[in-house]
Amino acid sequence: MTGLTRRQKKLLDFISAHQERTGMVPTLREIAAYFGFKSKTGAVNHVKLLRQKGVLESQPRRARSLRVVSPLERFRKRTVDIPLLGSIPAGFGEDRVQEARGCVTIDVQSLGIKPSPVAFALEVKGDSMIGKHIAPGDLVVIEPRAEPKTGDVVAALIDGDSTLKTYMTRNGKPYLKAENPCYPDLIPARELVIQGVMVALIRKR
Amino acid sequence: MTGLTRRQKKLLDFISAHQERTGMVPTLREIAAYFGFKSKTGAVNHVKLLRQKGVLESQPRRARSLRVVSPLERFRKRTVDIPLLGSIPAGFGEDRVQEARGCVTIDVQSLGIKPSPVAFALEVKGDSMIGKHIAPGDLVVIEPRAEPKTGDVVAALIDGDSTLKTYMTRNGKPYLKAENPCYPDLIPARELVIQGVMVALIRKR
DNA sequence: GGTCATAGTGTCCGCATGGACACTATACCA
DNA sequence: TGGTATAGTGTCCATGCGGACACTATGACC
Repeated sequence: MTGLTRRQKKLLDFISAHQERTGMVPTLREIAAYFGFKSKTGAVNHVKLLRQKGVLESQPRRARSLRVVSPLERFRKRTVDIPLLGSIPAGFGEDRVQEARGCVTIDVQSLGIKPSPVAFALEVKGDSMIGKHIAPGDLVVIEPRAEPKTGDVVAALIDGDSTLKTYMTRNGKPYLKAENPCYPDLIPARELVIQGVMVALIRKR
Repeated sequence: MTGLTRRQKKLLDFISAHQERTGMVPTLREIAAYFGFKSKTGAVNHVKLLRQKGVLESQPRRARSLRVVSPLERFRKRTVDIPLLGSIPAGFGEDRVQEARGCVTIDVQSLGIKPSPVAFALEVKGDSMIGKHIAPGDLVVIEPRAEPKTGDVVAALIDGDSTLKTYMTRNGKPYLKAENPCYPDLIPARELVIQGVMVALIRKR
């Protein structure tokens, strides 16, 4: 990986950056133009070398077929975009994406599951789930299309607000409970709307 | 978003899938070939419609310039690939990527920072940091190029193994401590190698 | 001084690719 | 019954694009 000259590294960086920015890999001419080459062949030679060194791949005679090969390549999984919602309105429309406040992009491997298109993320407020080590400020990913099982953490609509609770059954009846001794109440689950099951959590810092 | 016919949705899915798989968007002819169209124009028309409906974008006369526009588009940030290491060897080489066990892909927004190229992820073992709500099985992202500050969680090499501790100072001297009453020891920080500062945490399920 | 790898210029070719146009078929809807 | 939107075939064109070839220049190494 360190067998690259400075120039070659610049080229690789440009290709990556261009892909991030525009969603497509640059053509040889675009590369040449960026570096001020008066001839395309400069770029061609660089790409040839980078391909020999194994950090680039391409398919012959196909437009924009370059691919940056990273050592992590073989581990990479599909990524998904999950809307980060500020709050969940009572209505259960499909199109809550409109009200997104942000977007969480993560690979399905780290997420643990492939979420359905209606999955969403929430920021945790309050410490009612601290007993399950879910802290204020954490992002939780909620999957509505999952049947809650005993012990699962679920998001429920309580007093018009989304709240996290643990799902459990007692005497065959479902209840929700907070994971904090300060809130010992058990809430009968059928009195409210369960919005989904927590499938993952992301905490920064 | 629901103004799409089944056929159009299939097309959009194929474009996304092709991009995921090969890293590049399909050409019009590749689309036509996939769906068994005998003429390219079928694909052309579909793409035209999808563009009118705002779910596709493209630049005129440029190869493979299609882009799937999602409602989350405006929120999407750059993503980074972070190697998931099984264990961290004592040696502090730059090239630990080789020993990666997996790869965590996540957007920098959710991660909180843009990690340096030497950042890595670890799976938490044991409950020594449970007081900070870091549980066994969690993935933590470690940034070596960050100066630990008081209260930060750091990864330190203790007895040849990577362990999470809280960084703190007492009488001007740095110490590490576990966040679990069962492990009350304070360890003088200068006796060991601090591998980096925890910047994020990911928990599945 | 000779050899080799990197780094470029300039030019040509062939095909892959996007795009337009004319025409057909099948629904659905008022 | 006719109009409109979707879905598709067949053909032609201009050009974007990858690739090869010949040639030059500049270092580093021995």
